[in-house]
Order: sequence, then structure tokens, then C-alpha cells
Amino acid sequence: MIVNDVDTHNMDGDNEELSKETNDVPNTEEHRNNIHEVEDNIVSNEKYKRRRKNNRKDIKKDKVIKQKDCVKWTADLHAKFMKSLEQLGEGKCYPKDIVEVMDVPGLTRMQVASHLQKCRFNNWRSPEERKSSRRTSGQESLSESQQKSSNRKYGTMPRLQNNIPNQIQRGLEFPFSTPNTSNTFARGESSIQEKLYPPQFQVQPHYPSIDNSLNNPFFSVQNSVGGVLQQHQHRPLLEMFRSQRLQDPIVGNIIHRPGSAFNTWNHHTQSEYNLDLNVVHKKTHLGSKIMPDIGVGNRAINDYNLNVNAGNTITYSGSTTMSDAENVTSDEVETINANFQQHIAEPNMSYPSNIILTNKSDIEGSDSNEREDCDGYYNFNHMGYFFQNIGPPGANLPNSYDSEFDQVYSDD
DNA sequence: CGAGTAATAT
DNA sequence: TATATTACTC
Repeated sequence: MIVNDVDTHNMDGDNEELSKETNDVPNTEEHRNNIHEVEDNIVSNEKYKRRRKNNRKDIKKDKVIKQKDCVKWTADLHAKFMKSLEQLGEGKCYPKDIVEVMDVPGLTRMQVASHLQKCRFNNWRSPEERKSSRRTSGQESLSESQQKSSNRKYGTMPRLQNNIPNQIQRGLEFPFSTPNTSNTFARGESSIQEKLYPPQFQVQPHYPSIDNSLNNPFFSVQNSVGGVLQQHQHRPLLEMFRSQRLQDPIVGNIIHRPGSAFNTWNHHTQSEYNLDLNVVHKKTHLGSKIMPDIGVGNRAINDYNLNVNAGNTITYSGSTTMSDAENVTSDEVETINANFQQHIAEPNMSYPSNIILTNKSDIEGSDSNEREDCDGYYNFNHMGYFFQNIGPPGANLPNSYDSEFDQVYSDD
């Protein structure tokens, strides 16, 4: 179960041995891991201060350096956070509101704000994930800045939305949109964004990275079986999806992982997706494995028809290897245009307006994926994935559901 | 001013 | 690094 309390232990706080290492930020992973205890564990500020004080007598009582208590954003806590966002719905995802909804003792607005900020950029990773993933920090120069400016999520102040280049920039600020568009940005913004960003897919290249879906409540992992993606559903609202950021070649390799488990709150429903792929010029040299998850987080959308057009897709997958992304080679998916039409079955369903297709490879050792917010996030390792699940190249795509698929793979 | 966010500090 | 704090805007 999820706990309601903040795990606000201070970095060294929980540890019996106070920072012997340093007086300030012993906030190391190890440390964290050690203190990874339960969620209910709250260490009060006072205690913390006291401890510190004892430890270092020269500290002023009310000053206490500067990080008072740190909230450890555990997966559960984060989940709760996310849930709050969801609950709040459009226009209300502001720290203050979030705090209220979360109703976690000790959790402050600023803390939430900080977390929110982090999440906006998709930079947050759950502790669990942190453990497993090693670094990857490599390159992220160019796109980074873009991303920053472009990734807004949750309710944010709409203020400068001036020149939004185009959809690439990103989708709605608030991922949950309603069909009506009254989407509100309660704080006075207009819903122009919706207009600006009609439903569409986007594909972006990115570098190999580990999929975070498991740890990220944003995502619901889903399985894909024969072209049908199963999603976990939570609410009628479209949830936020994230995409990974990428930049270069997509390295691919694939495998599919049948269900993964995570989700703190998952109830799901299965929706059907129809994918129509049109792949032109595709070459695939496939190596092998690794499992990506396809993450589509989303809910309540019942039917999507996806038309995916991938042009010029070349995929070379190396063998996977972990930790070395280099030997995996270039996959380039130059373009994937996906058009998708959705059928909104229910009135209050929201629809995705911005979906990102990406592929990712799961290479151990690399993680750093940043995801960007989008309404839909599809993580394909590479086109092979499609073919595997949807149909082999050259084969007809399964059309089991009512829609007709436009086409089928034309290979060169 | 309070609140939200970007940027920065720790 | 993750989170807290600051500085700024609105």
C-alpha cells in the first residue's frame, strides 16, 4: 500500500551515523539505499536539526545549513503525487493544490513544487530505478535546452507560450485534455494549445536508454499482443505519457516483455489499438534482444487507429550488450509519421493530442532518458517491434478489429 | 503578497 | 544526484 506519509528523512538523518562523511550532503545513493526504509518513516525536522546539532555543535539552531528535511520521493510517494495530479485535473495542478490533495503530513508546497519541476522535465527517477540504472549521462546538449523550454506539463503557468515552434515543441501543457477543449488552464490561459497541437504523433530519435516505465507511475506498462496493446487504465483521463528523449540513433533490439509489473495503482482496461503501419524503405538488421516495454500510459481511450508511416527506416541492431551502447549501431528511424485517428467513445474521454513514438533500447548502463510529455508515448524498440507484434514485414497487418488498415509495409 | 516556475545551490 | 532554496514573474 501506499503510504501517506512523507518519507522525509533527511539525508543523513535516518542514518544512525550521521554524516561522518560530510556535513552537508551525504546524499549519496548508497546512503539512500541504506535508508531506503519504509514510507511511513518520518523524521521530523526538529529531530533532524537536533541531530545535526549534536553532531556538530557549532551549528546554529535555527539555521541548520540548508536542507532541512528532504523528502525522499519514493515510488509510492511519487505515485501519490501523480495521482493527485490526475485527480486535480486540468487547471489545478499546482503545487498548492497538489499538496492539499496529497494530504501528506509534512509535505510542503515547496517540496512538491520542486518535485513537480523535476517531473516536468521528466528528469525524475524513482529510487528503485536509480539503483538499477547506471549512468548514461552522455550527451544531451542540444536537445536539452529545447526540451527544457518545451516540456511543460501539468498545470503550469501559461505565461509565455509565445512562439511555439510547432508541435514538436510539445503538447499540451496539461496532459489531460478533454474533448471539449475546454481545457482549461484554469489560471487563465487559453486553450489555444489544443488548437495548436492537433492530435498527432511524433517520433523522435533518442539514444539508448533504459526504460523507466517500470518505475514510473506515469507509465503503465502494457503488453502487446498481436497488435493489440493492452493498457492499464486508471482513469478516464488521458494520463500523461512520457517519451524519451533522444537524439541519435535509435538502437534497437527488442524483445518484448510481457507484462511488467508496476503500477501502484493500476486497474486496467484493455483497449484496442489498431495500428496501421506503412513502412517504406525499411531495412532491418536485427540483432537481438532486450526488452523494452512499450509504454503507453493512458487510459480510457478506447479505440485508436493508428496509422504509422515510417519512411526510411533503417535499423541496425547490434547485439545488445549492456552498457555499451556503442556497439549497437545505428538505427535510424528517420521518420515516422503517425497519424492517428481516434475514436472517442465516451464523451468525457480525453484524447491524445500529442503522441510520441520513439524507440529505445534498453541497454544496461544507459539510462538517462528523458521523456517528454506527451499524450501518448510509445516506446518501440524499433520497427521490428511492430512487425513482431503486429505482423511481419510484408505480411498483412492484423486487422482484427474493425478498422481497416491502410497498408502494409512496402519494403524496398 | 502569495503562488508558480526557472535557475541555482547544496 | 536529488532535493531545497533562491530569485524572479505574475
